[in-house]
Amino acid sequence: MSTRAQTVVLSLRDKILNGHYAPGARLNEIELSTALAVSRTPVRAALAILAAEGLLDYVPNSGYVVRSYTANDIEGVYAARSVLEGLAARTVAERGLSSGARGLLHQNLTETETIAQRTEWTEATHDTWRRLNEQFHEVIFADACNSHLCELIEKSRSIPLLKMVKFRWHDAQTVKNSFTDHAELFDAIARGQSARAEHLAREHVYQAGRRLVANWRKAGIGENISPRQNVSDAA
Amino acid sequence: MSTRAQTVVLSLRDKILNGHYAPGARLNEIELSTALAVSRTPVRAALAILAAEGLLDYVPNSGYVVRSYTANDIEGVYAARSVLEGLAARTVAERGLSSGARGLLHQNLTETETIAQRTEWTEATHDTWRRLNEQFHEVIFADACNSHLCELIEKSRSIPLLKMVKFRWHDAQTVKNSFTDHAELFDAIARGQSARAEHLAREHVYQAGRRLVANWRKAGIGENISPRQNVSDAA
DNA sequence: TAAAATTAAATTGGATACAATTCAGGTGAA
DNA sequence: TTCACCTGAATTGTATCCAATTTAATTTTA
Repeated sequence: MSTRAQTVVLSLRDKILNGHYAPGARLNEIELSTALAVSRTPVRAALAILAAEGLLDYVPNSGYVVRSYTANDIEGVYAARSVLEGLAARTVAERGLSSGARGLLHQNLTETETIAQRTEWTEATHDTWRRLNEQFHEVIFADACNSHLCELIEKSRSIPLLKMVKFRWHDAQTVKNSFTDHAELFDAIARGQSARAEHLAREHVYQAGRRLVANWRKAGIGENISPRQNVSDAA
Repeated sequence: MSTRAQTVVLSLRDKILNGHYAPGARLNEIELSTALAVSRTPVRAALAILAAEGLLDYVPNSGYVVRSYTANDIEGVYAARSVLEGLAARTVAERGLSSGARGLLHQNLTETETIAQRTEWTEATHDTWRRLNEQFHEVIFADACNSHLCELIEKSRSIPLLKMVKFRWHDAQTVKNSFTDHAELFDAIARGQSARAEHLAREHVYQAGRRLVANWRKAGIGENISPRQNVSDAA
């Protein structure tokens, strides 16, 4: 990593997305600078950047707090993401899948199918499935060759706690359905069926979002944020 | 404006979007700080923020340059924007238009129709039409009540030079077509015809994008960026 | 001459000192 | 008690100084 500010950005972004700092938690410049063993300067730069990215809320002369999302917010995020990934799928179907992407997706589907047939669900299995699921989507929207579209999708995936939801919620049947969705989407893209690909991608993301929103609401994430909660309390 | 850094952000963002700093222009911290009569500190904060927003490219230990977009990039931006505004239109059609938005759109259409019938096209008329066009779209996507969606659309509208294209390209017929599109879209939304609203919005934005891309390409914007071009040369 | 190495100027990155604002606690009066 | 006001500690905003890196010009060498 080149500059200290960038190092701090990576560190803080990771901690925010993974819930190490809870939504609503206040980020104190001095605490962070001592904890990360740098001066306030790179910390301040990092906080400004993360606020510009939308991960933090900023109030002048007051400070930065981790942005919190209600279940309704998450619903909106997934509504947007579904049409964006739909566009990506359609684009790839129209332009034609690159050979590299085709290979990655084929490999991905093979591994996912193996996972989907498991009966035992350890934590490690879960992480593997998560990784495969993310990769499948990433390969597709990257192959659309639309950098702006990629940025928008990335922004829609970079929401505090979004990657952290406990996946005991995903039972075996859900995983099997997800695999079927992926397989059908791959088929549509590979055949150049752009309208079908767009529809399948939209629906797939929409369904995933609906499940996530239900659990977000059940867990009560993003509500009852106590005012001026400090970093120290957020662990 | 509360802090100097925020003032600088507003000033620079405006200048970048309006082409006062050309794409590829290098932004020198010292030049800017003397020109804006502040120290380097708020300037550096502003540059970091604008880079995080995607308006600047940043190279560690080298500096910030205004991000440049090729015609293909713009094509991608509008492809994304069309599905996003399509989603917004569908959402508003489903949720129902708020009375405030309905009034604003009605007023907007009335004024736009007046403009569309003009035969004389002064610069002032053009600015008015621009403003009305922007407002029409803003009212719709704001009424979708999806803050994340709004952020994504705003990001897609915040592209250097995008608002600056000379509109002599837009002849009278184009303006009339645009008015018809808006009127039909309003009709679909008001009637709650969500699928039709989405389709119309997507197509309307797509068409606008296609015209813009053609002119972007014709004008050769975003190409032949000279290396290490400085701010002073960019006026 | 052309290419490589060197040196100096310019620019960015980081740390620190100071100013300005906010926030919490306490004091006093109604 | 309760509200208003005041005071001081804590935190953020800004300026400046110094270090590190890059860039360009210059010199050296083949």
